Amino acid sequence: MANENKITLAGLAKLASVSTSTVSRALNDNPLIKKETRERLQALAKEHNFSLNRAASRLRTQKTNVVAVILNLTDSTDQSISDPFLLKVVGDLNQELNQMGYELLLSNSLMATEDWANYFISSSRADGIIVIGQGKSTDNIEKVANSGAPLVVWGDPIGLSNYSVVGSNNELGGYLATKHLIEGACKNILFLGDPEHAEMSERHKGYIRALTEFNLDVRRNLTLSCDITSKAAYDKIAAAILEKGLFFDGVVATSDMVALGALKALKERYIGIPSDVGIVGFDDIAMAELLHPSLTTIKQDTKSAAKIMVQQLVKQLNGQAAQSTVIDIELIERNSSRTH
Amino acid sequence: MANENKITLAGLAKLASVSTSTVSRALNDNPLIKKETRERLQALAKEHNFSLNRAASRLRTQKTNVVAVILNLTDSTDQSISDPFLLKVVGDLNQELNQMGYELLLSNSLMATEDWANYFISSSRADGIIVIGQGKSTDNIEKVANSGAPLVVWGDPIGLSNYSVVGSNNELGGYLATKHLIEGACKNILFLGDPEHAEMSERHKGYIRALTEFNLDVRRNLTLSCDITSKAAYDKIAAAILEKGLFFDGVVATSDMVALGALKALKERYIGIPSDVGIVGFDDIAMAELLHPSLTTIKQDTKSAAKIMVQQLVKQLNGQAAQSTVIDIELIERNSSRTH
DNA sequence: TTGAAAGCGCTACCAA
DNA sequence: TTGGTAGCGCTTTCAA
Repeated sequence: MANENKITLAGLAKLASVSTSTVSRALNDNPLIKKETRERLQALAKEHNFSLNRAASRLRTQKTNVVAVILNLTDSTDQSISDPFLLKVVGDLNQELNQMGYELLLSNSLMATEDWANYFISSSRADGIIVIGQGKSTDNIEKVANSGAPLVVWGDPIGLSNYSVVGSNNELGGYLATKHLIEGACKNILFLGDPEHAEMSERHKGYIRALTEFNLDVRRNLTLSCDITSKAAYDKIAAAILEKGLFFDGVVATSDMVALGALKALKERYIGIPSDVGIVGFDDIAMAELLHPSLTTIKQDTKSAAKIMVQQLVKQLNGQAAQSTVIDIELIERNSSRTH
Repeated sequence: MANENKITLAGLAKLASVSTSTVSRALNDNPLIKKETRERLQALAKEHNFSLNRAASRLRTQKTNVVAVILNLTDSTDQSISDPFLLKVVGDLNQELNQMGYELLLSNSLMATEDWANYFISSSRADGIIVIGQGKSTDNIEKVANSGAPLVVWGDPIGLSNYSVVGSNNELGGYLATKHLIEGACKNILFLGDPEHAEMSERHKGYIRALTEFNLDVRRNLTLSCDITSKAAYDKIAAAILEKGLFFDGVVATSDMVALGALKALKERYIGIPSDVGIVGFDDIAMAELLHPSLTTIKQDTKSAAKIMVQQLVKQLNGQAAQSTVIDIELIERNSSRTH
């Protein structure tokens, strides 16, 4: 079925009685080659099922047309690997990279080496790196940045960094979520999430800003630190209620998955949503509108984010400087919170 | 910050006053080289931040150590791209591939070319291909199989195929889901899903088998054909009820996301779950146990599946034949169905 | 508009 | 246990 020996560019050249230069140019659509010749050779290549050997052309051109995408996981729990939001970002990046002629090499921070620039760039595995999530420590990311490798990070674009960060306006998101609950007459609003995380800490700042602005007592700290998984949120809420009763009437969750965990813990205790407790999530994953009650949340526009991340990376691949970019967020009002 | 010119293996050899052969062997941990020499050279490489150029070694060895993973999407809706189950499979494959020394090149079926073997294998982009999902047509997959390229497919392992398929026992899953509802006293059980899909059609067979076995009337066909997305399921259920009222008391959903859409449509109409209608999903995505009520479902063991898929692929990469494998499934009883 | 030829950086055969 | 060296398949400079 398969042809005997894989044909090479040289073989194709012989078949067509032209030089390898000509075939190479023709297959790369180089306008130097007469259009007829180009088309003839392209047809011949297709006929013989020939594809350029990328290993060879990468070696020769010193360019891979591959981008490494690193899921920067905080811990190794299954849950965080499969957060639909992160995976959605990967999917959108894949689309966008393909469109720009790049392939996506998927990786995660649990890999053996910590020297990402060396592993991916020096070794010619990829031309650039996109890191999804700043995690709790940005050491590895900074190492890449210092190496000068093309790099874009999905994270918090507000804080200072010497590399290009694309991310939502997390502070504003936290603020809007909290304000929305306050305007729905919530008085004791819980912040549920991990303030050590760069992005989450910004959301927390927004939460504090809203409380302050509306003269709610900030000192009674209703911040419940918890990992960014549904399970952790579920456990935290359950434990908190067991210990202190229902001491809150609103929850600002740091992600939709966290909100989901909280929602379950509350519903199991027959606490009315939103009548007793209003909840706002963050991300707007597909599931948010399908929950019952549907989840009010802060939507992150992953499509635009992916487009901009790729743009910023391509800029660097072309030797230009890249900036950090703030992506607009939007409050999506649904049924898990009272309207005002 | 970065060293002037990127150092090569030859440069390193000169520095160490040994031959390039020795350095190459040392860095590849070849036991031919004396242990001391090996360690000395590895240390030197680390010190100079040297990584082997993969483009070069791939060209030389004709091996990439890369596996292309193709998400075989049925349509281009955002929803199906972001089905948490598919993405979970990708995540598990990534872990497993890394462990075996392979990298994961992520792709999807929306790419320009349809000749996957040519694009990935002939071009030396990857050594093998894993396709996630058989979709409605297996034409592209069969083309790869016929080319002789190493290939493993996540799909329905029961039906005949001339390539290695790894997948759950879908027929049994459909059967168990249906039986469970029947034993919970459901009399009119809806099958919600797309029977054109290879995997879904097996689940449908299991559904029919259970109905038959328990003497329920199979002729009154309660199969509601619907795309594998929450949105589609939601719309279908809503439309069906509008037209015919609540003519069913059980739903076998073809995936958890489909179950989620059905759940929402029912709850919005104040239909009790499981008192009025019992629901069983398929997949056991993370969210299933966090829904309210938590979702009874057929668990697919993606961890084992990923391990076996990689094993079967590696077999082929080593020139051995690979088989299809059936992964065990398990009914996870939760609160969306009545217990018996 | 096309061709000749050098060489990208590595590996593995053969020799020592 | 180590070294010399050919060559993987392509691109691109220089020449025609």
